[in-house]
Amino acid sequence: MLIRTPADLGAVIRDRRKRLKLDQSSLAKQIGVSRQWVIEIEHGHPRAELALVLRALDALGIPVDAGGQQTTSRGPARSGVDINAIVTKAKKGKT
Amino acid sequence: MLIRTPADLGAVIRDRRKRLKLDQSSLAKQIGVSRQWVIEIEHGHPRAELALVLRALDALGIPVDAGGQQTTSRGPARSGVDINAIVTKAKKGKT
DNA sequence: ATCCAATGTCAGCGTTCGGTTACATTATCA
DNA sequence: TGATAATGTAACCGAACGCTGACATTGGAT
Repeated sequence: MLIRTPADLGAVIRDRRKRLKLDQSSLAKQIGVSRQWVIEIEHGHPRAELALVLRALDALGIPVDAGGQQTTSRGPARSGVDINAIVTKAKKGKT
Repeated sequence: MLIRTPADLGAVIRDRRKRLKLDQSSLAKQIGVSRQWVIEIEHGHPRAELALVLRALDALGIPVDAGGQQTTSRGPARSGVDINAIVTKAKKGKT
C-alpha cells in the first residue's frame, strides 16, 4: 500500500489493527499513546507527530519503505523534476 | 530504505534533496514550508507534522510503501504478535 | 583573500497537539 | 430486553509546532 496522505495511513493502521483483533485502547497501550490519539490517527489526522506514527506502524508490524525507485508515473512530484527550472526560479524568486 | 525513526526519514530526505541538487530554501518552497522546517526534518525532528512529511516525500518523488508483507523477522513489533496475550492483558490492565 | 550562497542557530508568537476526563452512540451478546 | 464493550465527541491544559526574521558559521568559487 502506497502512503501519500494521512488518510491512507489511517486506513492502513486501522486495517492492521482490526486484522490483529485489537481494540483502540489496546493498541494505544502498545504504542504508548492515548486512545484519543489512535482514534484521530485512524481518522486521518494530518498533524500527528512523526515519531508516534512511526511507533504505531512499528507496533503493528508494518514496515515502511521509502524510495524503492521513483518511477513516479502518476502525478505530484513526477519523475523528471525540472531541477534547472526549480533552482533557477527559486533563485529568482528570492524577492 | 526502511524508515523506522525520524532520523531515518531525515537522512532519506536530505539524500534525495542533494541528489536533486536542491538547496533547503528551494525544497522548502516546493513543499510549502519554511526553510526552518526543512532543516529540522533533515536533523530528524521527531515531532514533525505527518502531512508535511508526506508532502516533502511526495515533492521529492519518494514513494512510501507500507506493509508490503509482514515477514517481520527482525525485531520491533515482533512477528506473530501474541494477540491473545495482548488483548487479555490489555483488558485486565484497565486499572 | 574575498565574496556569496548554503546551512545552522536563536528568540518570539499564534496555533495546535496530545493527554485527560466525561459523556453519547452504536454493536454485540446473553 | 438489558448489559457491556467499543467507538466517537467535547472541553480544558501544558507543551511544542512551524513561521518569521536576524545572525553566525561554513564552503565553494573567483
